[in-house]
Amino acid sequence: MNQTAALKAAKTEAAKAPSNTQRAVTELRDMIITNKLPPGSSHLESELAQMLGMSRTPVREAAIILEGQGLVELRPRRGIRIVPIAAADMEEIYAILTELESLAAHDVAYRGCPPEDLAELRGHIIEMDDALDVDDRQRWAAADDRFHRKLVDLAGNRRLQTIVATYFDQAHRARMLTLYIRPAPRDSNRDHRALVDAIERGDAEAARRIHREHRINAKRLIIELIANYGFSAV
Amino acid sequence: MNQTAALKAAKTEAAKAPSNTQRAVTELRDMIITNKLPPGSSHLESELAQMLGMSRTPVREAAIILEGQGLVELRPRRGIRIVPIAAADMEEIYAILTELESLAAHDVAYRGCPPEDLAELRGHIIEMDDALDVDDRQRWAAADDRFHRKLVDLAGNRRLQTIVATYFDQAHRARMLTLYIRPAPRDSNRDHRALVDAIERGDAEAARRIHREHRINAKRLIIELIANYGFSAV
DNA sequence: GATGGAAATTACGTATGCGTTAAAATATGG
DNA sequence: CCATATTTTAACGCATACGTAATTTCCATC
Repeated sequence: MNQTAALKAAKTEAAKAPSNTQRAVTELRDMIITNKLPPGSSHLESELAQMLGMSRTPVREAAIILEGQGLVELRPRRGIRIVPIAAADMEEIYAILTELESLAAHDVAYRGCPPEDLAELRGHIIEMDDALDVDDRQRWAAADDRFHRKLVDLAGNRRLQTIVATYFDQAHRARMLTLYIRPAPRDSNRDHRALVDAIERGDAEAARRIHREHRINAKRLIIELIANYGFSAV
Repeated sequence: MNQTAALKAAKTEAAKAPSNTQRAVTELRDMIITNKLPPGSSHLESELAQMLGMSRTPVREAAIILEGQGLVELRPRRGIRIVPIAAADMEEIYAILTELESLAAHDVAYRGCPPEDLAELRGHIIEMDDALDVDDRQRWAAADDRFHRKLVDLAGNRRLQTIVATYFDQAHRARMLTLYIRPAPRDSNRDHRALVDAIERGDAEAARRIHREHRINAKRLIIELIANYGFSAV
């Protein structure tokens, strides 16, 4: 095995050097969903290029991708705008997430779910409980994210995963903003347990209904918080 | 008013000169959803650039956008691949459309719908009937498209419109392929009338249920056709 | 003929350059 | 002092150039 081959093998394991465009997408998205790039702010392509240490080309391509995911808005000559978080947007996003995650819940229950996956779901719930016990909300939110993602993954619909991931990212920003002003999300964990139980006994309609109600409540809460605390006008 | 200003005014009315990127998106999408670019075929950036009379840059940007819409796949050094139509994909797409259009139907009925919009919906149904009377399936399909789009537009959820439009485009390709081998879609028109009636009397749950069933039937039909006639392996 | 490796090809990823034109700044007239 | 016309500025859209790395071609060897 020559050196090139060795390098190639190493890279195959180490995820083979992402392109600048891909790097730009990842880094920008992280900065957006953690609100490091403030909602509503604008940034010239050249600024971002300099910040990321690359030329405008990959930044433009990344911006196009992120625009497709609803995280930025390309406004010629006025910069790349980080789309602001408004209550009205959360209405739209949660309506979609409610519907699609409930579909996922239904399908998982309907098709059945291997024990190890059920165990993983329960594991995330336990992690959420533990996190709440020490009031570590970041950890709770991370485990909640994983639970929702796992649920959708189990439905086995690739496109569903993509859409939900996209809108989950958008909702993420609002959830991070409201994480510390919301009441402790004990109800949430209760709902999740009920959902997993329904999945386990293969009750597809119950799974759909439970998760739908969970989502509707989550929506109501976050809309109230956003509306009252007025993160909207950025 | 000098000549430049006159030109500018003319352009403002005439949709102000789309960018090459935008033009590439539109033209490529048209060619894809009408199957002029065969599902499964691959095309180098330079080929498409030459075909569209522009450089690679805007073609690349268009390809990125179309990839976000699930119409192409970017495979470095192997060209831009027109994603093939497989029965499994239609399963995914119709599952999503079923869910989101039903949500739209519910919301429209729930929020109420001005008479002129109801009239427009009914107009599309009449057009579909007329088209079927003379067995003009292209015209039927076009009116059906407009009906579905209008329904979703009335729900007033911008993101919902985007998603449904995206997946509708993907489904469009399969529908065009199967248009002439399917039985005459009389049932479809009947379902649509029932839906509009439910919307008119504000029965949100009925609207959701009627449209969901409509979609489930449409899904079953198209999956059968695709599976039996084997458009899948391209 | 099959196999493996070196050389050639070439498509892409990205940097760069430039003309266009929108936006900002400035000047002009009311 | 405000509104409109003019100049200036500079961000973007796109073309182009080029190095890199993947693919293909071509050989040598079995």
